[in-house]
Amino acid sequence: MQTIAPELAELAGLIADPGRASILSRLMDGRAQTASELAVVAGVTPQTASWHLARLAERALLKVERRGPRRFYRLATPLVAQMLEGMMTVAAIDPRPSRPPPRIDADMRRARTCYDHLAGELGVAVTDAMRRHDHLNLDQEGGELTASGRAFLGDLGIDLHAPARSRRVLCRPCLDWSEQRLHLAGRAGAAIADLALQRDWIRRRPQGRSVEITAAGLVAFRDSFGARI
Amino acid sequence: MQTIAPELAELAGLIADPGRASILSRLMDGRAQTASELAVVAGVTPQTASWHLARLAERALLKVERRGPRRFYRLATPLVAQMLEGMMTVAAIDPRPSRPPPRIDADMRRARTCYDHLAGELGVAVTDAMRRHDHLNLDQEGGELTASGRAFLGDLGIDLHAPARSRRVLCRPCLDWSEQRLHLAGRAGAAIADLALQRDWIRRRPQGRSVEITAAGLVAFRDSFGARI
DNA sequence: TGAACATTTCGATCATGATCGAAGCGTTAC
DNA sequence: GTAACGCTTCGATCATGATCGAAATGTTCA
Repeated sequence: MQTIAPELAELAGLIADPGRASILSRLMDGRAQTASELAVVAGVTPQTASWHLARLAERALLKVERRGPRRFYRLATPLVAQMLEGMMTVAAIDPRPSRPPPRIDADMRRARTCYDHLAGELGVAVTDAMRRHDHLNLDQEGGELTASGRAFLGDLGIDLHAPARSRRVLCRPCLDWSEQRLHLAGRAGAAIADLALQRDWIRRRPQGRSVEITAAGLVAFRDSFGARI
Repeated sequence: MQTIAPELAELAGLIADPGRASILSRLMDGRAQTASELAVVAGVTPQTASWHLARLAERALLKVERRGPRRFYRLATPLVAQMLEGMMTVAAIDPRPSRPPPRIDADMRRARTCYDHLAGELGVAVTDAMRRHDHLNLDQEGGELTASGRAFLGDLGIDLHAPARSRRVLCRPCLDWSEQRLHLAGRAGAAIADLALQRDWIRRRPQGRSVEITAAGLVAFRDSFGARI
């Protein structure tokens, strides 16, 4: 009579440690970081971080690449990222009256990457603007670009053709944990984030996974997307 | 510099206890159960179960209704169910060569409810059949019934009109943790499960959330849906 | 009203897992 | 070849959380 409950508990146990949760959350920006960087993130010694990382890698939540003496760790799969996002969405809801809601870092709320696409107020604003302009249909059920949306993104220089054999969906609804509303994920969402980085509309910060919206970005998101941020 | 990581860890910690994981997994069938029933599920004394349930209810993972001396607990929201499903999907993947893959109970694998819709081989077979007959488009991106699909389900006696003010999506892709493939969720998926229960095609078991496919069900799924199970 | 049943609360106990110091291993540059 | 850096492994320690016995509370029925 084997159910999935023991495996569920084990998986949750891996995430339940605050140090490991910090690591996983940090790596939600899709980047890889070294073991010693992640030790700082987790607030523990390198040896403790090493032990945590080994457990996460063993269980295929993280994957590791070695470059010289350095180990770079990143989230193993988009499925893991999606799972974590789902947990964060529930985690951000705290109905206990005796506790204030989690005070979310303002930078994280304003703009961050969620694995490979935009999230926070920025992600939601861009998504909403595209919907308002009938470039995008997106709801909990799913999402699709309209013809005008394809043209719009094409004009921005985004190539929407799927890489060969890609099973990656073009538009996926992703429930934003800080806004508790949908933002655009999938290939289209990732392409927009890539573009924004290339155009220097947003900049990654050296620490954390919030991103900075540049002055040029504010203009571009307003003028090109019609997004008020 | 507050991130969501502490809340994520706390939430995961609630799920990480094997007894609590068993409770949550059991309640994934959408039904409510009493505290003493859930104590048996968790394999602990009633007082320990009471303490676990209080913690889950406090954190709004479960909600409780009192009827006389009995307390009935159920999953608090579909969002919680969705989160758990996402975790189960990752939990069912164990890449460690030193460990056999989780041996999933055969009844659970064959047919079970995933909150309010069909899952396991049955759920996937019904979904695949509907896709084969062009009644349903469903992929990771999302899903929709075709015109023939609407007619098909209408002929079966399913009313697809949304209840007033329902924000419930009609078709949602749900990645089945035992099959690692998509089955149909959303209002349509739930309606099919309801119908199957009403028609006695499937029967809930007194223990657990696997469902039994009746002989009539086998015929109906084959003849009406074209699903081989 | 008392008994039976369901459930909750409290406190002491114990097991588990995270921690860091110490030591060792691997890589690279000089 | 050696030193510096990055990372891992091991063992002892300690804090935390799950556990159950005991007791109490709430509901229903005869």
